[in-house]
Amino acid sequence: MPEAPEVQNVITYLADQLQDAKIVDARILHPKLAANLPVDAFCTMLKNQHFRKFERLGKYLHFQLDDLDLIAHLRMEGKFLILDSMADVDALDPVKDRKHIHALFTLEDGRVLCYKDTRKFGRMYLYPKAANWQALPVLANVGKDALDPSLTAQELLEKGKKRKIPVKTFLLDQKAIAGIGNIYADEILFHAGISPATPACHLDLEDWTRILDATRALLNRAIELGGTTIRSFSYGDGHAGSFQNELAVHGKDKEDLCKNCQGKIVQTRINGRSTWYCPNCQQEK
DNA sequence: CAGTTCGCCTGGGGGC
DNA sequence: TGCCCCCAGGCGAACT
Repeated sequence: MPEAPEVQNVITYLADQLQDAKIVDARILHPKLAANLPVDAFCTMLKNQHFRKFERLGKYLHFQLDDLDLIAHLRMEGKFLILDSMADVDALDPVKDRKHIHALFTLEDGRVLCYKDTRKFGRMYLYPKAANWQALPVLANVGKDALDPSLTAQELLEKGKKRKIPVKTFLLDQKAIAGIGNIYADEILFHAGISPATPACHLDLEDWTRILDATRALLNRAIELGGTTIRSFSYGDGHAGSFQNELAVHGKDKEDLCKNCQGKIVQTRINGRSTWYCPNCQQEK
């Protein structure tokens, strides 16, 4: 599932490919994808707009067009593909690929920006251009980005104080800190040496400092390596990231040992989410 | 208000 | 091999 590092790689790739590209035709094939407008209005509005800016907040992608803000969330396995022509779209395997393409944006140069999403969980939102896109309604429950330089351990301490939920659940709360998903939450807590089950309100400033430091180090490293491509998530064009090779705990099985203590990595469930950790290096408080 | 559960989806994996 | 069932997972809505 795409988290901040994967979304950052997607937005960087799209910026490289689509800067100032003009949409000449838009089609939405799965009505729920256009989450805040009827499909017809959504498609009509996109026509003749150019891609001007490409940004990310948490796991959301933001495209600034001439007169509109387009916001997308890939959820579990949404992906953007850029094909050279509509003929290439028609040439896709109808069952494996074509049926999972739910949006087609034809560009002036003939290329087609396709949105593909097997599980249909992803969503797109379209708004008249706002003075501050980060204040748009769809982002009302999104807090500071995990890589926002202004985010401090003190802020996390203040927020965490009021929460009895496990720290892992806190890290997954996009309002508390945006962009962390199940994979990086496990990795961050391993590197910070904190048990994922520890109630958020038990952590002190030093703990939050280690969490924030680990968050920055891991997310930046993952961005450098092109993100994590395992199981369900891959980029649309077939290229892969390589951060999965550096995962210390997430998704490990019984034979894999802790990098620090050579002890066994344990898999458990926290608030319904699969969770991996080293009980020896990550003691509960 | 904080926390928990449910529903959305589909392919893939486990069980037999 | 084939079939069935269940699970994964982010997020908002509904509920306690």
